[in-house]
Amino acid sequence: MLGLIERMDAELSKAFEAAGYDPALGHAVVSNRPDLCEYQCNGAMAGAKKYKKAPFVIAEEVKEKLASGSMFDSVEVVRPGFLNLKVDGSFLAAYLEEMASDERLGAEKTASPRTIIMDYGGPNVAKPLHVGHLRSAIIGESLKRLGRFAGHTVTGDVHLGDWGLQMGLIITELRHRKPELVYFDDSYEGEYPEEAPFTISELEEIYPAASARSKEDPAFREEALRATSLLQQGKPGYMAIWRHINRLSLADLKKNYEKLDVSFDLWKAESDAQPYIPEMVQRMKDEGYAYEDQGALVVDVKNADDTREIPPCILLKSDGSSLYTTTDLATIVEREKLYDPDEILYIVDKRQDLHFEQVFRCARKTGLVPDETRLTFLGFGTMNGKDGKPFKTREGGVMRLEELIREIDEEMFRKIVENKSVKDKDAEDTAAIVGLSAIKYGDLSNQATKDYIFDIDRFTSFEGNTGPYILYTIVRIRSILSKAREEGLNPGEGKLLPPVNDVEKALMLSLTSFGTVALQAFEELAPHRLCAYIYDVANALNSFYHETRILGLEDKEQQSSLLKLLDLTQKVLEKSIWLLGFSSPERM
RNA sequence: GUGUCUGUAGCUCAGCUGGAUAGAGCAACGGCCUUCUAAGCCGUGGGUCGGGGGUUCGAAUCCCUUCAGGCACGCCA
Repeated sequence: MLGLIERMDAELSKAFEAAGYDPALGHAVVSNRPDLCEYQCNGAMAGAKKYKKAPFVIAEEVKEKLASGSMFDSVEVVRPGFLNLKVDGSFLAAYLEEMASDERLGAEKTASPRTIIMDYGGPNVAKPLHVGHLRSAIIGESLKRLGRFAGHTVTGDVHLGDWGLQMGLIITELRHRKPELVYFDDSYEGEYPEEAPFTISELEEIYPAASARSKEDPAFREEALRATSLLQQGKPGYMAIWRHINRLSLADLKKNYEKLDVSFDLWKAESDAQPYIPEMVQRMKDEGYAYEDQGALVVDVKNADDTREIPPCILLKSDGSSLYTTTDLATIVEREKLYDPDEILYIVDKRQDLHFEQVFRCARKTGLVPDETRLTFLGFGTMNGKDGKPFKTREGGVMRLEELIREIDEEMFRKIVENKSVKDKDAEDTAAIVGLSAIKYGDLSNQATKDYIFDIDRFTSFEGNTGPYILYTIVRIRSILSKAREEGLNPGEGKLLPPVNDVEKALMLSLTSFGTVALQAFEELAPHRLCAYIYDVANALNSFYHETRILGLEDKEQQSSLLKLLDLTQKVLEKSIWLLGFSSPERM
């Protein structure tokens, strides 16, 4: 169904046209002066220059043509040339009635659905998930849901990092510690053991140790680079270790992502691109794109109109091994072959923007993707601590994701028990649900592209623009609706009546924007728009809730109308938080 | 150095495809619970939108310039 604003636009456009002006001027926006009107149209002022006429006159003429419509309660022309609009109550009630009976709550699907691959620029295997992985997972999950809701075909690929130097480092470290293992015996021809020679926690210790060592010891680093190269060439012993690492890590990663309620359709990794690399490289050489420079094989990607120096894409290092540019390019080849996407959307730390600029240019220049395929980079900002520096543990180390979630859940549990609205046995589950909303809403309510300050105290607060506040609002509605059901009432039924006061009307108006906002949030890759929206709705609901007694109401028609309004509000909020990636508890 | 992003209330952030008096929350202060969850609601105070210039009837928003900070800049990812 068409949104409320779109319907206004249609009326306004007709009026502008009837008055002899460009119909495109007929566009309404939510008023920035709620004391004066609900919606406003600034088209008369925009058209003033074009028609060399006072905006006030244009607005008056348009108003004349508009008068007969039934959707506006009032139309006023003010000072320079604003058209101030108020929506008719009966029209509004009918609109919400239609919205309530629509499964999609009035949200249209996109007119041009796309097949989209989402790349989460995944975590490295062998490293525990830390807070740095939080944003990609949270933003990505929300965009995936928003994209699908908008009608696109979205496939999420975690795209694990498993083919680079980090593997060589682990292998080399292991070789130093346990040279006797069969993996390092080049004459060994038997089967490699089923079981890994290390546990996941040992693995998590090995990588940082190796990484630190490689920084101090150039010879060690050389060895690791060599090992990486051999792995990429398929050396059996190294491949066996690589498989161990992958298996252990994957299980651990899946467990962690599950806790975040984040899922991926594909658990692909850099190594999956390996089969496509030789042919891709050969073709780039044959077609003259790739040439040797300082021993490495590179492709130039600079343009004449660049304002800065864009370094060439390194396809192969001087030792012949590939690096992340190579696998990212080869992954594009694979995706083209398997999925033929209209768009590949990368949700990656914004510090990688130059890398993706290079990859995108190279992919276009060498014809890896058709011209019309979109390559989109959504670079998200850093999650900082209260001091404005990258988020660390109290000891100054990297905060593991598990640790962060546990800390939040404990804080939530403490608050819930304190309030003792929930029985102890449920309190832990509730704490986990509310805790997740605190983390996700705290992240998503900020613009994705900006750095933000992760403040546990603020995010877990029930006051203000937080996840818990939104959930509290939903729980309040749920509580009143379930009491109504106990009294034999049926909140979903009934007929919506025109609003009887300002707070009720404000709530009703806020609900009408759901579809527009949800779709816009995806098109702009901006979940924070949806957060801002539900915060508005929650505020409107709480004001309304405070002003209006419902269960004790004498007028049963009025009562059932209000119950239906509550029911619709709950649906809008529930749908919205689902699109953001979290859910609400029964009680809190 | 080059490029890029950011700078809005004490703090954390919206608003940036130009519109009316720049909005929230937190913090501060003052009200409202024998009635559907007060984890709520209502109100008060708090701003040279980093500075300067320009475009425009109109600029936080667009352009130029300048200051401050973050980040990136060929064989790590």
